[in-house]
Amino acid sequence: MTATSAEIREVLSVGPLEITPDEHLARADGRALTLSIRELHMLTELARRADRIVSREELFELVWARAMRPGDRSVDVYVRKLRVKLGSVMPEWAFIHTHFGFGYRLAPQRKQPVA
Amino acid sequence: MTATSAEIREVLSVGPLEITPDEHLARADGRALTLSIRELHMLTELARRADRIVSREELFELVWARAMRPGDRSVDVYVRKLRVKLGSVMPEWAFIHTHFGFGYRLAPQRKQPVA
DNA sequence: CAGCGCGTTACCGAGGCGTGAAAGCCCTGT
DNA sequence: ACAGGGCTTTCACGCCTCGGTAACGCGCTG
Repeated sequence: MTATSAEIREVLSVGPLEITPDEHLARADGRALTLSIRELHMLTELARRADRIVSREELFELVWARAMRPGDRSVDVYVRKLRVKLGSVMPEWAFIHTHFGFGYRLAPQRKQPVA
Repeated sequence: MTATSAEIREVLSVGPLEITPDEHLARADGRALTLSIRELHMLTELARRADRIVSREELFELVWARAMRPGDRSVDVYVRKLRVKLGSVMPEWAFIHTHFGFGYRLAPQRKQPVA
């Protein structure tokens, strides 16, 4: 399950996304994304739970490894940062979906027919 | 019956619908629906009684966890909201059927041959 | 045809969420 | 040690969604 040192590399494939956490690298449609540590970590945790709803609290604890203080908006901010970077590379796709009152869900899907 | 922590997840399958209450998620034909908490709750309770008629009062008490005041139209409104969202994803199907004077019944069925 | 049940839309208050930017922190190279 | 820049965190503003209610009109029932 978890990668052992540098031997077994975990590779997450979610639609046009390919994430290799052990290499601190994420690709969208083959092109490497420039993500910070936090951004990559959050994207990784979302990818591990692709197509499932992850609550703010759970997502925060996964990425920050501590309990989320009430009112903390860090998750929102980083979700946006990911949306911006993903959107700049693949504008026709929506990746992170908001589920009002519940949390977020990673699921690549086209916004509109490619015209 | 109830799910134990994150182990046993209740999954309701009704025709092309698949509802996972513990994940706050409902899928139609595989595609995730964007439902609010009330909408999801109502759909869940209807799914648990699929193909059976559920009275307004019973449905209200299941979802709102209190007695329905006479004249309350909340159930109607939310039935419509579900119909709209379900219809936008699967227009060729009818899901929630009205039983005049009795209540509602969830039963997926095609409206017309798929042409 | 008379009455009531139901479909549908509109409206409002409350709160969640998107967004931009400031401020603080850490890490780097010099 | 110092200066610079990127990353992280926090804050504030405003929009949007949701829940709940009311109102109107059609359709069904008897």
